[in-house]
Amino acid sequence: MTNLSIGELSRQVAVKVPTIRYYEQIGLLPSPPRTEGRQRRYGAEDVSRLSFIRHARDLGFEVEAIRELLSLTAQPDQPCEPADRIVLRHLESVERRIAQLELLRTELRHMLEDCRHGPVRECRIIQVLADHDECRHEHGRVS
Amino acid sequence: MTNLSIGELSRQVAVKVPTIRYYEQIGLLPSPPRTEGRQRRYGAEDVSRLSFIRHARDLGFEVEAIRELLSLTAQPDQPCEPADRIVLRHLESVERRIAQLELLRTELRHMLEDCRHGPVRECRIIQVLADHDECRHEHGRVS
DNA sequence: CTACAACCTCCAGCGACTAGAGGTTCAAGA
DNA sequence: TCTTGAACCTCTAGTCGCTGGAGGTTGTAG
Repeated sequence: MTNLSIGELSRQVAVKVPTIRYYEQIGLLPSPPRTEGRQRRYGAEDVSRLSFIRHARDLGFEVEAIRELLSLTAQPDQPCEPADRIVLRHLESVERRIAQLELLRTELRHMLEDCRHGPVRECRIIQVLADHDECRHEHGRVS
Repeated sequence: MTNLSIGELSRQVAVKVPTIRYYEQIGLLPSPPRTEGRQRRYGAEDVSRLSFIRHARDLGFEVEAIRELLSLTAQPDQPCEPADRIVLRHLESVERRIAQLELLRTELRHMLEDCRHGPVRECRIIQVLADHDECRHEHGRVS
């Protein structure tokens, strides 16, 4: 549980070794103590913190949002509204992305339906791309 | 229509000037002729090609896929099945991303519903992140 | 004591742009 | 014809969140 090498921590939390070093570099994880030979040694606290980070990344939170969430956990008496707001903001961005991707899906399906499988010259797919006015919907860039 | 400067082309097609130079650099656009002072001059063919690229990017196609689609337009007698396959592959990836984002949306909504708006100590959002076993679903990384 | 797996640091690369520095050219108005 | 200044040029570096490799060092099991 304590005094884990970086490889052991990596296996426990399912985060790759270079990623752990990267998180330390950008200040998401504290610099752990080292052995005499300068190898990192981690404790239970690091396991929790890295798990938190991993779960948040799995949920698609950006590193900056995770940084804010982590700083909230250090203030357990403060109200949790800031956490609420971070999650809501993320939810809204997920919903925007879903909406955009659904528009995209519709367009791509139409393109495939319209294709008559002849030569490229007659291909609706290519024509739609070449002349965008033929398509059915407007849509913004997908992030 | 012909002999456009890069800025005029940019306005016509709604692609930023540095992006046009970038497309030239990676070989999506051919190197255009230059004035004596080494400024780029574009013709109608470039307008079409860049429009094609922009529409395909708007639909979320990767640059490599666009490269393949462009090379197909140069072979108008060949069958359009390769184009078909590229679009299908892209559609499938869009569908996978939608499915993942929908799982995410569900989880984020649950987190917000569970939050009782007390202090951080009692915040379900923070607890779920700290102890992932409490959450309802498994999900992979979002790309 | 010897192997050798695992560790270390530093740097480069991914994708698709975007921005800035520092210098040159074009074209319109005086 | 000259001047001004917007638009152009090249080159480099930064974005995000890692990931991989080179080349060298350390920890530990046998």
